[in-house]
Amino acid sequence: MTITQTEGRVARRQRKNREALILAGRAVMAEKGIDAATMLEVAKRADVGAGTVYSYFKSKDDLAVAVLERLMYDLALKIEKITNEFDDPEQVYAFGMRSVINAATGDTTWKQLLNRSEVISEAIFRMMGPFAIRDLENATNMGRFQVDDASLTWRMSCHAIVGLSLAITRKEISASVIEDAMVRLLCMTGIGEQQAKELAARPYPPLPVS
Amino acid sequence: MTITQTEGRVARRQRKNREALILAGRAVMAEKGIDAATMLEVAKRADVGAGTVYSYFKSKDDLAVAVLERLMYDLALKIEKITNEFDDPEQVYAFGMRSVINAATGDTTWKQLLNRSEVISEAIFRMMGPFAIRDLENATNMGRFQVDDASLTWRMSCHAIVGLSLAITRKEISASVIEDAMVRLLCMTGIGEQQAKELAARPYPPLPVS
DNA sequence: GTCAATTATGAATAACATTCATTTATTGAC
DNA sequence: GTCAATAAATGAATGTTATTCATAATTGAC
Repeated sequence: MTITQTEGRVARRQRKNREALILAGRAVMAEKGIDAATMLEVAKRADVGAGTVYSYFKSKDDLAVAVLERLMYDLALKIEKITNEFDDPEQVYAFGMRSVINAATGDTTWKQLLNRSEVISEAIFRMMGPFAIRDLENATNMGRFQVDDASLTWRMSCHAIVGLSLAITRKEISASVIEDAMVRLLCMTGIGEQQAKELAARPYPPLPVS
Repeated sequence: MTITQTEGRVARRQRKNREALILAGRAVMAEKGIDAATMLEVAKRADVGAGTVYSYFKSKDDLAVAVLERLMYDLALKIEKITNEFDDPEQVYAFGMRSVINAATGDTTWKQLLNRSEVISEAIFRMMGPFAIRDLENATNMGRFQVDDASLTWRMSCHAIVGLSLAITRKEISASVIEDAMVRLLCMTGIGEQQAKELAARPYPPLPVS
């Protein structure tokens, strides 16, 4: 996976501030959530003027999408590092799913960013092209689905996980159902309940710390 | 299913305005979406002062939840009318799922209310108690799950459908996948892919018009 | 150094959600 | 019917904040 890097002065200058803004946005949003985070504080944190944020991001939502996309991207990198050693596509898929569940239900920064469906949907969309799809293609065989189906299933699963996470955060349901939730989500791929349970029960290596 | 009706002067007066506000909120939000809808316009539409809205709803989000809850409730009533004639719990579940998918992906009012995960989550939560759970309990047998599991699965499915709907609205995926999405969601219950496909393919009666 | 193009700035704007002191309506007791 | 008490409704005022835009600073090419 490579990031397209436009060369030249403009791009280099932009990339620097863009990075700082994404990090600042992540920090502020992690502390207060998307809604309570103000663009002014993000700007301050990144050491730029208020208006500068808007030369990099169309709107606050656009910034939030970039932040969430970055979270996903970082997680995807970590996952990839490990799953490269797997050769079983089912295990890859299951491990990816578990990692997403863990992040969404356990990590404060993630949880703070899960209250806007549109932001989530857009972030997933942006991730689909460069990265996620490829691994999903490999995992496609497990349910004998087409590629479109795999990305659809993955996308629906992510939104389902958001619902799971919100319910747990609000103590509407107990965190003990996470294990079971994973089984259900694996069932979505079309493998049977038995296999889903086995996949969910397998131990997986811990993610590398960034 | 019965709605608790508190008697007396207060409740009676309140119910009138509350109803008007929910309807007004639904109208305005259907036209502009939650974000662009203003509390002032909702108040005007309901023929009350700006402050009055806040004696019925804690916040704009709270109003949005009430509106979405009402949408769900109305749909649930329609579904119940038909499914009373079914005796096969699997069919009940499948029909309910298809109805929710149709609403979320096809109805403008619904689509406008699906951009805030927290609102959706809270609305689902409020619906769970009085109504949905009971039918889900009946449907529980199909996958040999416990009640908690059934409500968990249902909740995750609803959020998944939101993701589906958003992606279709943004033209990120084609509406032709809806059929397939339903199969995947049915798979979540633990029935096999075969049975899920059969259930999804069955013709169902149209919902009664309100 | 000069220049044109690009980027950064932050004060100003406009839009709303929300509050609250005040007014109005409703109630049951007498 | 009158009245005091209570509940509701009101809408102008407040405060916050996303966003804009005229101006200033910075850049690399020459």
